[in-house]
Amino acid sequence: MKDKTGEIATDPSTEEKIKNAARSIFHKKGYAGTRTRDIAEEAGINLALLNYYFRSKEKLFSLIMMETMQGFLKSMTDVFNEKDTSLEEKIEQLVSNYIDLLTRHPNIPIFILSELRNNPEEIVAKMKMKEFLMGSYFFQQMQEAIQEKRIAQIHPMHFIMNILGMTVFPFIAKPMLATVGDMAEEHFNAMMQQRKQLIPQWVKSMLATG
Amino acid sequence: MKDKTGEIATDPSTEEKIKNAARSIFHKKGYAGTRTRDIAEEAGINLALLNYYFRSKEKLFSLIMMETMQGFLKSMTDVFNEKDTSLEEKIEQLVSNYIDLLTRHPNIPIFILSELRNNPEEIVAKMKMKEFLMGSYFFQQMQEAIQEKRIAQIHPMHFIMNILGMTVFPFIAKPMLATVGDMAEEHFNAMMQQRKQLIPQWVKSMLATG
DNA sequence: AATAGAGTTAATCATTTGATTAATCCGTAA
DNA sequence: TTACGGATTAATCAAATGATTAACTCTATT
Repeated sequence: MKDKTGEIATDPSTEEKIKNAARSIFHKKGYAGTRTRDIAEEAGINLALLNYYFRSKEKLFSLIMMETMQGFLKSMTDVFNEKDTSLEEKIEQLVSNYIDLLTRHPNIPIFILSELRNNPEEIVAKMKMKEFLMGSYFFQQMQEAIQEKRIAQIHPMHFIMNILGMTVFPFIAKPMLATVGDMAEEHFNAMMQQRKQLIPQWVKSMLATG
Repeated sequence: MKDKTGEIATDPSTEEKIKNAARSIFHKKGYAGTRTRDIAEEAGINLALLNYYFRSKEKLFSLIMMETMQGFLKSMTDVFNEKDTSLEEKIEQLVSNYIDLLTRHPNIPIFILSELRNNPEEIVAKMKMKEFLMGSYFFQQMQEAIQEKRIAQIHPMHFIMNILGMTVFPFIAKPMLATVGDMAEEHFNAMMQQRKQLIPQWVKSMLATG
């Protein structure tokens, strides 16, 4: 069934072509807004092949959703359980990772969050996000810093909201901000690069506030 | 055609019932995810009436979209051109207005932003968002403060991203954050109420950073 | 060369869904 | 009372859409 060419650069297998097309269109238009015919056309394959390889639109979508969320969480995973970095260093890396990822794939956040509003618990649970975040070394470091009064006495979730809000929100709101702010793609991206430096500074000044 | 009862509290007109149902469902499921039959059912009316009053799904959607965006922008409009308030006071009011609005209608941000990704320029242009924001007294105050070096020498758009990011993002990411952080609705809302105080403080400490 | 089986295609099916139609209901004005 | 017209409904239409089928192609194995 599958075309397992684990070899040198070759044409993507049919399965890969379908997945790539599906990823691209699902990310742009969401589940309900995507027609399987569009995926087939973009992949350059016959519509029946989509069902031949993936059984149904929904199965294909679930696959893309899971892969997308894993990719999105990887930027956190990679950072949060590193033992040898300080809280400040983790924040820097997290922000930097996300800005790089979202500059390449700006549709991911709206895709995830707008699909999540339909079936929240199931997907989130499957990703074991709670266990991951609350059990991370980052979270532990943060709670220690709070207890030792090295940072403001505020629920850690507030800071997580702030870091993600300042980092991710601009990409979500890009269609609006770009028009409002008269920003071309390049200008927007340049601004996001600046924010790699700025956000950690801001967060630091915030953590001190109390 | 219309039922113009400008009088005392009465049953909503059929037109209103349809609009209310449409608003609720469009906000939750988006344009593509909404079926006109669902709107009719929720409104308790015959499907044909929807087209009788609003011609088409798309016309009805455009109406809801425009009203929603106007409502969303009103929280800004009300604040940004007030002559007698300082920059700090404006930020406080803006944050407070948005947290109140989004606590009542948490679906609005994802709705607007996920629909905006499909037809960005048209809608945004029609709302004259650029003219509004860039021409606002708030923006002018901010530029003055920068020139007089009372706040950090950074593009004002960065701060707008931060204020909106910290205020709006938690509502967008609520399905994820609530699960991750083990938060019930009440707990989440209480946290948002705290943020009415916290965000202006944080922004202040940010504005000083430079 | 013959065969088997995965890969691929055009055609078709069944359901969903936005929209329309024709008939009926109902309040109001002549 | 009647007649008009807006409001409402059940039935239906036509297009879109997810999925399946049956035939055909191509490659590899014997």
